[in-house]
Amino acid sequence: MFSRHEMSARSKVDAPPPVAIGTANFGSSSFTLLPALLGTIHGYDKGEEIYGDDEPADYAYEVISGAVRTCKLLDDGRRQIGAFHLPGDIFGLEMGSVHRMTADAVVDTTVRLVRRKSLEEAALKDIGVANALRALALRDLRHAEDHMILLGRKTALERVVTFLLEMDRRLAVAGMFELPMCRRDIGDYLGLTLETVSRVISQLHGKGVLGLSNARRIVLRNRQLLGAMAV
Amino acid sequence: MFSRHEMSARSKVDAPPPVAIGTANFGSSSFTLLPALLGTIHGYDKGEEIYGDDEPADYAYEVISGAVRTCKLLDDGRRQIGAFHLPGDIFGLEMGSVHRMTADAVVDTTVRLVRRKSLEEAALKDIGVANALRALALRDLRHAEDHMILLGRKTALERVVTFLLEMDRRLAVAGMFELPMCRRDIGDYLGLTLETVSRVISQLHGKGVLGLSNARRIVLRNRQLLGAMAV
DNA sequence: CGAACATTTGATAGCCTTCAACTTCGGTGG
DNA sequence: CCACCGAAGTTGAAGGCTATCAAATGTTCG
Repeated sequence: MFSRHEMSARSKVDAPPPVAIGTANFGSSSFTLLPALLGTIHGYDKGEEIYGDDEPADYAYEVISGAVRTCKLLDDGRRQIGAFHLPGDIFGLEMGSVHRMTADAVVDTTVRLVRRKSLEEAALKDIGVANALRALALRDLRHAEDHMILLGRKTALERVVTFLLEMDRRLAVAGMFELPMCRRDIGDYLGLTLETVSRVISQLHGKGVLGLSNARRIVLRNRQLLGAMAV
Repeated sequence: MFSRHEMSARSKVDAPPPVAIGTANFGSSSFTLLPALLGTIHGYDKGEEIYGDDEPADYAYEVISGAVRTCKLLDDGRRQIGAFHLPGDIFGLEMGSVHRMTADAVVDTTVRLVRRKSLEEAALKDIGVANALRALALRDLRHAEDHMILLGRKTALERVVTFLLEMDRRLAVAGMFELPMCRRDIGDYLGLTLETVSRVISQLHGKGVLGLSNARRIVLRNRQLLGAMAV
């Protein structure tokens, strides 16, 4: 299931040990989300679908290693990636009984599954669980709100820079990070084509604000300037 | 505070009586959100700010009459409207202690305020409140996810049609509705300019799929066709 | 009635997409 | 170990969709 290359990629993003499912921040206090609900470990190959649009939402997922994209698709194939889920992130929680996005593995990925029914039952008995689940929903909502202004109002340059700063914040180790996703995924996340993403990254590389040891391995050389470019 | 024109506009959207703050759907069951927490009524003039970005999030709001837009702004004035809130909608609930968007009245608007502290205290004691708040967050998240694919991947025509169908669903009375917001607001909601919005609406009107008794008062003449156009 | 705002419509420009070719990289097999 | 192959990435040229700039018309309200 795991090639040597993917293993080495995963060991990078694993560096900060995954947050245990069961903790979530809400305001200033912290709740125990899933005491004793450890869930099942499962692996997915690169590109494999974890769940599809309109499928029953029977599980929630915590990324242990790897990366997951959640997307919406239009009939003609246009795709919008709503979020990338990295180790420690929880995804798949829904309001209704079916998933409203598809989720698939960006690279070989290990997740922990928790039965939705268990979660809902816990949320009806344990107020800490209910509020922790609320915090997770609010965190996703906050991300979506930030992403809407990117998609609606930012230029290609601003989008890419915003993306690079997000990835830097989320997976940089020793000031460097390795992207698990390809240019097409980045484009579908940012509402751009893969070519435009490539051009902007090349342009940033040419200006020296960006170091590239290869297309996926990036070091930001001037975060302050990049922060200003992200608007 | 209320002009005659705005009053008549409000009486239109009021037609379905506002849902009492205190009810929210989650899955198949319904919870009492705020038993005995009635809140304070307050009015805002058209264009008036209800709260600003980074201001303390001391209240949550239910729209009683009128309409509210919640927006994010970039430094150079670019604006993205994340949502329009119509009678019965609840907005202003945040994860942290400050608001992360601005909210202002699209037209003269009446809201019910509930102290955030009361809500959080209730959420720590009453599991129904906690889960109802979660349902509200998940509903907003679902809307944001739907809106992301619109902003990232739909054409101008598809965006406007999607918007018209959303407004038809939310405020049509007798197959007709009156928009509370101007073309610029629609543009800032759809990631377009006001001119593009105007052009697309004119085009739809010219084709006869749309009736316009005036610029704001619209009747959809072929919802099936429009649904196909929205992708 | 007049001023301010809102909407429509036209002409032009520009950003990003599309289409295409080429290059690079990683993995496999001889 | 190296050549080959496909996937991923880069780069160029042309075109299209939407933005921008501009002006006219319509609407509201003091």
